[in-house]
Amino acid sequence: MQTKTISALKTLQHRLASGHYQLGDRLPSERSLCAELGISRSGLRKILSRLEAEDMVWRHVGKGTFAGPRPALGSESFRIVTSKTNPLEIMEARLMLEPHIAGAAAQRASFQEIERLALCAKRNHEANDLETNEKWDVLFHETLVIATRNSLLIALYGGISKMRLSDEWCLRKQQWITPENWESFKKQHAAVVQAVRERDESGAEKTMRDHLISVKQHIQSTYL
Amino acid sequence: MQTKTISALKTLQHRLASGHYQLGDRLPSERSLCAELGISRSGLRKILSRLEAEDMVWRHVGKGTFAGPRPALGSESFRIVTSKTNPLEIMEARLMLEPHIAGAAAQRASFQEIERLALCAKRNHEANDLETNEKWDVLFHETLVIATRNSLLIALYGGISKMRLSDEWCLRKQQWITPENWESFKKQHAAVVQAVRERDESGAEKTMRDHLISVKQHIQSTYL
DNA sequence: AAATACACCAAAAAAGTATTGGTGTCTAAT
DNA sequence: ATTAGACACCAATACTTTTTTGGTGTATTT
Repeated sequence: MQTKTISALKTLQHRLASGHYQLGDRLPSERSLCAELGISRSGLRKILSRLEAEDMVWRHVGKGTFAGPRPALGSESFRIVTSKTNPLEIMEARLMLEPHIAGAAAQRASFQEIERLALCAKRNHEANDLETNEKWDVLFHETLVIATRNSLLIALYGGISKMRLSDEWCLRKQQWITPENWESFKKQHAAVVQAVRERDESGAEKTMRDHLISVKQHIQSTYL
Repeated sequence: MQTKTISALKTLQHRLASGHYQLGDRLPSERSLCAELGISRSGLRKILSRLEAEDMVWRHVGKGTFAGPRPALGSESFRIVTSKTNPLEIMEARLMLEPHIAGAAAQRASFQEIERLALCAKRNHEANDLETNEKWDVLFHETLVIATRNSLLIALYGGISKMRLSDEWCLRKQQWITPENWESFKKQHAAVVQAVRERDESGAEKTMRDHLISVKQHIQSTYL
């Protein structure tokens, strides 16, 4: 490297370290930066590539160059997440959310929603094929989250529901679903409905957790 | 109603029932529909209002008129949710997710991520104005969720983060933030970092829950 | 050789245009 | 006096165009 490019590198490193460019800030465009620093664009790009490799900056076509490590958040739409996630991740997220959701629903569900829960559970284990079974199961859990009256939770859970209707999920489900656990799921759903009907918050939370743990274990067994 | 408008109503009803306009289809715009049916726009709008009340169609400015009932879940983008939700809903959702997230992060965070956590906490209570304070706080919690290595959780939490950068949230925060609880938050953040550093899963979970409950209580106090 | 200048590309944002349903006002008809 | 129609205007959304951005290759210069 030349002395000029080296000094430009040091200038940028200093700006990043000192907070002149704060974490998440957008740096000037390459074309204006190289003019400001008095070096060529190709030279600047070598510097930026190095800084990017060190996680000091991250870049994206059309967006620009930003201080700090590449964010994995918000930039990704659900469409992209679908390809990255897997059933175990989904179950981890559901285990975090749904027991609490069931608890809140037990307190706030309307009579109509409780009846709808019971209907979904009924249709679910009446189903003959896997597709309609999953459809009613998803609707069961969606009804539950709607009953929480929390619009943010409803929106968040919408993301999970989409995952569960993806091909990957359905393929997996074919592998672990059996007549025996089909029966046990039926009982678990009924237990949740019963707890919600009795306004038993902790009961709803527990039965839901048991149900999800049971599902998770069956999924894990297919990965062995 | 006039005979013309009545016959137009029947025409539309027939088209909806027969499947000429299938469920979810977009109907022609009002301006072209009223021309086609030979009635005035005001007349057509009365018909459409009636059909909408009967859940035969649903309408939205800028989009158009669609056959069938208005879709409820998943169709709503986060921008719409922003206007519907409120700080208490956000805190309810965070209380469901984040303690578990902290626990998972304690197990899986890289050394680099732990250092970033500490940095965010430091910058957070060094901040002079509310905006940069919130920025570092959001980044703190985002780093935590990234450390879980669960791409679905990361995507879901992105929704919460967006809410926290909305105007409504910042206005509210101005009301309940004081030098005293600013200090206590500082200690709580430090406790979370410490627990994660020691790989103390249940400790991270508990300290995070304590922190969020504390925040929630301060928010609730402003609603009284 | 290595750094530079240059031209071009595709991704993304930003800006501008067009269309949509929503609303009110005024007129004419009955 | 009430009602239907014509019209103008609005805000939300979609669609189109332009501009900017990082990415890439190729001569040219040094």
